[in-house]
Amino acid sequence: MKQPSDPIFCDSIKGAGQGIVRRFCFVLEEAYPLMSRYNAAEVEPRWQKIWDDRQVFRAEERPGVPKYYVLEMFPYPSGKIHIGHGRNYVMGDVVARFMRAQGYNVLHPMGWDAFGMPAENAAMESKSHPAKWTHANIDAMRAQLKLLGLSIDWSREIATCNPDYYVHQQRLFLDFLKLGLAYRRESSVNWDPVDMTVLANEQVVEGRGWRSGALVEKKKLTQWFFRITAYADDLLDGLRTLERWPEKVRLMQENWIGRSEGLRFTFDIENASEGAPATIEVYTTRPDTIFGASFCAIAADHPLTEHLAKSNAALAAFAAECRRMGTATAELETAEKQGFDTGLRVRHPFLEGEMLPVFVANFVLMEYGTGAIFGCPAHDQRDLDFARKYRLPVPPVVIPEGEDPARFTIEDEAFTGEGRLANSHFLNGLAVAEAKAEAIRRFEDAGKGTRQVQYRLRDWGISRQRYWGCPIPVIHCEACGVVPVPSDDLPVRLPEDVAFDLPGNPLDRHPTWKHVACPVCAKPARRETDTMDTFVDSSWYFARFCSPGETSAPVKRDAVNYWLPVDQYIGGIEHAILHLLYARFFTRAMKEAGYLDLKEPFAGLFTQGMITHETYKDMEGRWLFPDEVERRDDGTAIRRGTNEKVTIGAVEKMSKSKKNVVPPEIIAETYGVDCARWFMLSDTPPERDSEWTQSGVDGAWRFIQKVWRLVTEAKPSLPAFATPAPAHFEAESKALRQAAHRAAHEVSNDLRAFRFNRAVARIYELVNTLGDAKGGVTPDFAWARREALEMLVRLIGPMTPHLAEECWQQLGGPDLLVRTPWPVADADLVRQDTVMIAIQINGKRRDEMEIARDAAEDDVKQQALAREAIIRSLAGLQVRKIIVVPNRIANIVAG
RNA sequence: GGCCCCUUGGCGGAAUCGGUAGACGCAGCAGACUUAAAAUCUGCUGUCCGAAAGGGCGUGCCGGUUCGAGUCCGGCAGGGGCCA
Repeated sequence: MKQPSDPIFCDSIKGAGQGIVRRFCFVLEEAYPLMSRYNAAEVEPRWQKIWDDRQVFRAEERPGVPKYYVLEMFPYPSGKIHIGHGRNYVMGDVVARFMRAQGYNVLHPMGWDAFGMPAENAAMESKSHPAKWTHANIDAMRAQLKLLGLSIDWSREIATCNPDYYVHQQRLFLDFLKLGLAYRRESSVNWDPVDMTVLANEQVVEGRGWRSGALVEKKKLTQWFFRITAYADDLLDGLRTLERWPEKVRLMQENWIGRSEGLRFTFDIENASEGAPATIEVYTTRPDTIFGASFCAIAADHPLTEHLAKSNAALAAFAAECRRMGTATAELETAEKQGFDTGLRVRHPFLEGEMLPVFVANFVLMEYGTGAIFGCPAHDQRDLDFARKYRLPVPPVVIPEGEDPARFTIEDEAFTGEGRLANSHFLNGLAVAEAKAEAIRRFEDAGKGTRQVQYRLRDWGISRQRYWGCPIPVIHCEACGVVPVPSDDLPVRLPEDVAFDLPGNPLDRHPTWKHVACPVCAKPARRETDTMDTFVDSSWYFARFCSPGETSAPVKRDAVNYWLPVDQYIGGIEHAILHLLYARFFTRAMKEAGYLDLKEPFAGLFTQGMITHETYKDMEGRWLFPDEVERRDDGTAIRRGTNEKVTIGAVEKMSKSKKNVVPPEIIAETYGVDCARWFMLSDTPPERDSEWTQSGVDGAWRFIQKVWRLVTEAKPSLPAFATPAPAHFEAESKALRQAAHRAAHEVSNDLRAFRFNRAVARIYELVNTLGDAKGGVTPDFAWARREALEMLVRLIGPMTPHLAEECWQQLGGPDLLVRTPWPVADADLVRQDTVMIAIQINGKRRDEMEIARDAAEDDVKQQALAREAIIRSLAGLQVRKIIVVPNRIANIVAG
C-alpha cells in the first residue's frame, strides 16, 4: 500500500482507519478535477453555518399550524461522546427534518441532564468543582453534537444544574408538598457505602448500587418521598392509551407497577400467650386455595417474631440469620427454604377445629403484603418446597381438567394452572377465577377479611446525601417543624465553596450554608441538606423545553398547551421503567398542581438499539482503540505501526472502558457525518443493535459519492429548474418517473413508520435505476431525469442533509432544501399497469406471467391454463379448482 | 422459576393482510477499463442433481390447520429481555 506523501495530510488522518488512509491516497493522486468528487469536510461546515445564520431550526408557536415535538432523551454530560451516542440523535433528526418538510411546525430541542455523581467524583479526583467539570463537558459535547448537523433549536438549550432550571424544580417540589405528593418519613433505605448515598429500590440491581456496583446495605433514615403510589392505578390504566409505545415497554411498566387483587384476613391464634398478639393478619392472592392451607408463615422481622424472640433464644438466632442472609429476593428464591416452628397454632377460618402451625420463614418478606402468609403447598412451589422439608400435608384443591379429584396428587411440582376446585366445601366445582371471587365474598360476608388491591410499586424515595443535585427547599425548625422555603427566597442555591476531600455530604459539612433563620418564627433553624435524585431533573425537562426562558413559573401555559405531548420520544430501552414512569408521574402531579392539562407526556416512544463494535486487546491484555489496530486480509490484526499481535474480541456495545469507540471528529474530517448518518440508518432495523464496521462505512461512502456523481454528471443535460413537464413521455421516461414516484411513496411510508433501513433500501433502488437509465437526450427523458434526481435529493434530505443541500443547489433549487416541501408521489405513477403473478400447482410455483392489473378472475384462470409450462406440469392431472388472489397468485388444485 | 420476545444465505437484513422467500446493502467470485493498483462499471452468488433446459430441497427442530405457512396453532431446542 502506498503512503500519503503530504505530511499535513498524514497528520490530519492520524488515527483514522486503514480504509480512510487508502481513500486519501487516491484523492491525492486522483486525476479527477476537483469538482467531481464530493468533499464532505468542506461542504458540511458550510451548510451548517448557513442553517445557523438563517435560524432555520428556530421553533415558535404558530397557532393553527400542526405542531410536531420530537425529542431524544437528553444526555448526561460525561465528557466526550463517541459515534455510538449519535444514533438516537440522528434518528430524531431524520424524524424532525421529515416532519418539517411535510409542513409541520417542529420543535426539536436539546439539553443536559447535568446533575449527578460523576461530576462529584471528578471533582474529588481533580480537586476542581463539579460545576466547572460539567460546563466544560457540556461545551465539548455541544460542539460534537453540532458536528452531526442536527436540526436542533439551540436557543432552547437547558442544563438542569443551572439555578434558572432548578429554581422551578424547587417550586414544583413545594407544590407537591402542599398537595401531599411529597412527604417525609423514616424508612429502611438502601445505602450505597461507596457513593455514601441512599438509592431507590429501582436503583438497586441484584443487591448492588446501579452506579457504584457496591453491595447495598439496609439503614434507617428519614427520607423525602414522592407519592407515586397515589397514581398506581392511573399509571397502569394510562398504559392502554399509549398506542405508539412499544408493547414491550408497556408490559415492563405493567409488571413494575405489579397490581394484584387479593384478600387480607386475620387468623386467630389458638394458643397465644399473655400479653402477646392474639391474631395474625395475612395477605394472599390465592384466596381460592384456602382449603388447601397447611401452615402459616411470618417474616423474620414481623412484630410477632420480634415479640416471640424475646423469650426464645433459638428463634432470635434464626431471625438474625434470616436478616443476615439479606433480602435480595432473587437470592431468596434460590436459597433453601427454611423455617422455625413457633409452636403457635392458628384456627382455619372456615374449618371448625382445624389448626395450622405457625412458622417463621426466610422466604416471607415484611415489605410485601402484611409480612405473613398462609401456605398452600399443592399450588405454590415455594410453599411446596417448604412443606416437604417440614413434612406438612399437601392437600390438592385445584384439579386440572380431566383429572380425577380423588386420585390427583402432587409430587415435586406445585400445580399452578387452571382447573376446578375440589375438597373445598363451598368452592367445589368452581374455576380458579370464580373461586377467588367467591372466597373473597365469603370472607367479607363473614366479616373475616377484605378484598385488597396490592401494588408492587413503592413510593419514590428522592433524598440523596450528595452535593451536586437540586437542593430540597425546606427548613427544619425545632418549633415549627418542616417549613417550606418562601417563594421569594428561591432558588435555594448550592454553595460554591465546598470541599470534596471527605466522603459523605459536603452540604452537611459546610460551615455556614445550612444555618438559617426559620422563615416562620425567625429562630435559628437548619436547612435540609439532602438533594434530589437526578431522576427528578429529567422528569419534567420535556415540558421546560416548551418555554425555556419563562422566569415566573416552571412552564408557560400557552406553550405547553401548544407543544405537549411529545409526539415522538426516542431513547434507550434501559429507561423503559424508571425514567419513563417518573416522567409519567410528574406529568400527572404537574397537572394536579395546575401547570398542565395532560396526563401522558410522550404520545410516541421509540427505543433504539445500541451501536456495537469489535473489541481489541494487545499482548498484555490492555484494550486498544480501533484506530490503533490494523486489520489484515487473513482476518488477523496487528498493532498499527508495529508487528505486535492483537487479539480480536467480542462485538460489544461501544464504550469508553473497552475503547471500542469511534470519535465523531475523525468521521467528520474524513468521510463526513452524512456518511456516518447514512451508515447508522442502513441495514439494521433501528430498534436492534447495529455493528459499526469499516466495510459498512465504505459502503455508505460509495453511496454518497454515487449520488453526487449522478447529480453532477447529469446536470449539463438537464432542463432548467421548474421547466414545465412535456405533454408526452416515452416508455423509458415513464419508467424512470414511475421508479421515482414509487420511491417517494415507499420512503414516505417507511420514514413515517420508523423503518429507516427499508427507506435506505428503497433509495438504493432509485439510485440504481438512475444509474442504469441509459435514455437518450430526448427532452422528455431529460425532464424525467431531473424530476427523479430532484426527488432523490429531497428523499435523502432527512438522512444526509448536507449532501442533499449541496445537490439541491447543483440542481438549481431556489430555496434551501430544508425549507423545501417533501415530494408528493403521483398516485397514477405509483400504480402498476401490469403485475407479475405466480402460477402454482398444488401450492408449488410452476410458472409466472405478466398480466393486466386487476384482471378478471376468469381471464387469469384462462391465461394460466394456457401457459406451456403449466400444460406440461398438468399432464395426467385433473384440475379440480383454481384459486385466484388478485394481482398475486393463481393456485391450480389438481390431482 | 414466572412472564415476554427472538431464531430467514458467508454476514446485516427484506418479505408484517396466510399468497412468487432471500428486496437492498456487505463480503466473495469472474470480467471490462488500466503499464499496474485504486476508483468505477458489467455479470454471477441459498443448497443439491444436471452440460443445459429443468427439477428436488430449503426460513432452528417435530407435528398440526390450510388450495397455499417464514407468517396461524401445539410441542421442543437455542438465544435475549423483564420480574422474581
